[in-house]
Amino acid sequence: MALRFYNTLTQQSEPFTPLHDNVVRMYTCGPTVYNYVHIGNLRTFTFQDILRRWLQARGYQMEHVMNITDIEDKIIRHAAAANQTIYEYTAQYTQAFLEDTATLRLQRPEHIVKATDCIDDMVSAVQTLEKKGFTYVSEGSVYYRIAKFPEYGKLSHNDFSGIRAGARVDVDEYDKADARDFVLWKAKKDNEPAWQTPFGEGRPGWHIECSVMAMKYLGETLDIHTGGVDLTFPHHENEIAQSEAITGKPFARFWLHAEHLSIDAQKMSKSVGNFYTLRDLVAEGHTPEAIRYLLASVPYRKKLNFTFDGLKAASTSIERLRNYKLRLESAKFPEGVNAQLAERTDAALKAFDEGLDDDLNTAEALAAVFEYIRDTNTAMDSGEFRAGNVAGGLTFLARFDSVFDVLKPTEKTGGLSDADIDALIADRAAAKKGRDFGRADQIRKDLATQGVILEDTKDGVRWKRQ
RNA sequence: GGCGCGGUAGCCAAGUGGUAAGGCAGAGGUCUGCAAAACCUUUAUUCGUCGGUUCGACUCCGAUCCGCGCCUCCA
Repeated sequence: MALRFYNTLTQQSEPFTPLHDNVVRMYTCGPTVYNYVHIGNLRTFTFQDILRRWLQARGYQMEHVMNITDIEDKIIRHAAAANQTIYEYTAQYTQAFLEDTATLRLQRPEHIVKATDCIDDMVSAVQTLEKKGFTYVSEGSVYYRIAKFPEYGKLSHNDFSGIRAGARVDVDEYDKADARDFVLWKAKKDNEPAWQTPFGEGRPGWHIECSVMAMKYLGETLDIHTGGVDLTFPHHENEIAQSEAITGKPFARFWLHAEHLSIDAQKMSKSVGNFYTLRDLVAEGHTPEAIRYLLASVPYRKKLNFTFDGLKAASTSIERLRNYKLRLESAKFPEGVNAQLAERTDAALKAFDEGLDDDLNTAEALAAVFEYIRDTNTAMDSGEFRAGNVAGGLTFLARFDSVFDVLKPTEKTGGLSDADIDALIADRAAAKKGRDFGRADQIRKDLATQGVILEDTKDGVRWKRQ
């Protein structure tokens, strides 16, 4: 079966091919930079990383845009409290976001765009909507009239036909014509940051930035639009309403939504004290690879229950994978090729590919990897694994790691150099030869305390950093 | 109330009409100077519950219980 994704729009799994050539035009709702991103945000961003890596593995080129929301209520509030401009305030968290995603080995989208860099484009978009009669003004703010867009609700599968156009509904302080109408342009209040525009001083509503940036860089119809499930309504619904009102064309062909992450089966919240950022976890000694593995190993449409037991299990699984790779690279195997084993390797690789082709079923892909590892480890023990089978194994691991990217340990600063380690290993070998096991064990122990693990194999000593 | 997701071994989790993948943890064993790594065996007569369809259901249908998300800019 070919590559296919579950499309929120149609509520079905559909075969995927890009609209134009070999290029996938994809848009991702990025962070609002008022704080460090938390592990739940990163679940969604990790899903997007797996998605783009798999599309590339399948031969597509990415044209991927992610926005940075750097003008918004919370930002304004926090910046004011910190006595900073919104630019100063958001710069630090934008930087932190880029660092965190790099730590988690997330590929950078081709375009990362700040909302405040696209104000003019947003103003034009609102003007276009105005011209087409989709807007009205209330208390200086410009609103989108959803009654003008009959398809409203098609993404979230909500039926809004019961809401009568023109019915007067008072919601909070805003005087909207219809409860579902949303703001395109907010009139300036107090000392809020604002831009001078034909509709007066103000700032953009949240939804317009995504419509504008997506179309600016990717054209009127995107191949894929992604985000967390909570964005389905109203954010993505509103993006569709805006974009399709402007162009008259479908905004995005595929909508992919990542399910949420919970902590110990509870919603993450600061008051419960189970609110984790990547920085928190790394500071506690958890590796970025283990976190990445855990976030990636549960298929993206399934709720992910984050636990420290799970994180430990992820770490152990990575160890097993690395040990296997080390064995493949360092052990000596008899000459020749085991053709049957080579065939099974191909079959495992195929199963891996098919797992990911099936709406990024990472659990199935991983199962294929581990089945292959057990199979070939057994063959190595019995001598059936030949030198000619090494390349196939390495190819499979490379394929796996091009998507999961967990095999290479994160560099730790300081510590022993490779030469130091080799010298100590030589000392230990000499001690062992003289049957001085006490000294040999001591060296191994000392190295272990510095994070270097020695393993004696029949082909000699091998070592790895923890 | 509306829309959506889910309940599979101690934990995570795949499967979605033909008789329960995989990972972690646990138990026993092989190998080893010791350790590590690796391998083998073992851990769900059963897939929330109750009915129904079928030669056959975790998988389809109906009902029901439970958990969760969205429905005011939360990924």
